[in-house]
Amino acid sequence: MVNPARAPRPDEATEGARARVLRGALELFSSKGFEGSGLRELATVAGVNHSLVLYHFGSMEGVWKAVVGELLDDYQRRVRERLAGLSALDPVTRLKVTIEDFIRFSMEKPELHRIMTLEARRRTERLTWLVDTYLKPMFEETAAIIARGQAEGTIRPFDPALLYYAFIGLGATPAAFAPEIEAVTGRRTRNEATV
Amino acid sequence: MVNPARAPRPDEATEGARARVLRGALELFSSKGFEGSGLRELATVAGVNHSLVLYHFGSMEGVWKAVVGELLDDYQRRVRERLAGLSALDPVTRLKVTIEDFIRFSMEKPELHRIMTLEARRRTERLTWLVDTYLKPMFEETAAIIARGQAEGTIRPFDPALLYYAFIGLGATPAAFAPEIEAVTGRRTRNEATV
DNA sequence: GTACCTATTGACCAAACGGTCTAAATAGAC
DNA sequence: GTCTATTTAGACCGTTTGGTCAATAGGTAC
Repeated sequence: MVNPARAPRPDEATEGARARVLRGALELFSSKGFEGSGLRELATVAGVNHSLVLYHFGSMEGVWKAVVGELLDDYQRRVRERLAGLSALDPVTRLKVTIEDFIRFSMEKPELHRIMTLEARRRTERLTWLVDTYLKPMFEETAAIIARGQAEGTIRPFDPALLYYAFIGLGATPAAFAPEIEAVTGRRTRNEATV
Repeated sequence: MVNPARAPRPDEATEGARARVLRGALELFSSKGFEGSGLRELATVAGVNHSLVLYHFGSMEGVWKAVVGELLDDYQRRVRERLAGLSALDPVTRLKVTIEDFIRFSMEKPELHRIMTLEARRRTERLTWLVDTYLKPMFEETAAIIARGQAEGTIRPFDPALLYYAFIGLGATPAAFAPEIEAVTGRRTRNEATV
């Protein structure tokens, strides 16, 4: 009754409400997980009425999918653009580039990896959605490169699935723990060196 | 009305209800975190009425503290016993033994490490309890060994806190990811080799 | 037998949850 | 001026949450 509604909030008006919700959700989901994050809590950290969250995203699941989806869309677009320019090259180089991009992205957005490790522990509808719409396609593209290299004899004959898993584990884990490692050593290691 | 209460449950009677709750809680907490685990859900997986959980542990927080407390008590007792028999030896050996025990314990109880990484993301009452009653004392004992070795010149002059953190990260992370790594490689590496 | 203690239960409670819905206000597009 | 999209406010709902409580059953001690 004191403060009537107004469309463009006077304070923090620079960033759209929708974007603020996404930003808050990334922070919340990566630190407390999906179940630990409340709708009204998210609304509060985004400086927004709880109804507005539902208005933009329909449900908490909608928010989650929007957060994860936006990041993964970004990553997918990046990898595909990069590989498109390299389509003529040999599978080994293409695989190296893929791995390098993956590591670089993991270091840029450590929250994504945290969310996914948080989510991977249980088979939820969210997980199957993640797998079906993102992980499986991404895996298949990479597996195809590996298979081509193996047919040529330039990549060692391992199960592509295991290889894929191996470099996800090896590549992303250090990135996820970067804050801790960074606190211990001087600075973060350049990703070129890591590759 | 059909099945009246009885003190020693006829089925699964071998294990006490309290122990069954602790076992279920370790599993739940390590996979879903504290906030993700419901009181009634825990009661169900333990095959017990939800009120009984409260009877034995007072609250969900009580369950959590009992779970991690039991494991850490175990670990502390073990380390202290081992070091007591080695009190005459030099700091370097004592530090090596401490690290070795830590790694061995991390591999035996990967759930503990998972619970702690899950918990470390936010400053809760639970976290400060953990730090004050377990982590800080344990750290100080180890830091004392390091400081002694540094005074003798047998351990390089690093900040003991950073060194401590470093071998926690390096020692426990592989153990926590053991299931995944194990799935990729043939078998788990012997901890002797890791040391 | 009865008193007592521990283990166990189911009914109950207030609060919080995600979600629906309506009313109203604002800004911009046409 | 009207229309539409965005935003706030808040009442409301059914469900689930952690937690309390009185009752009771079983075993033990006397």
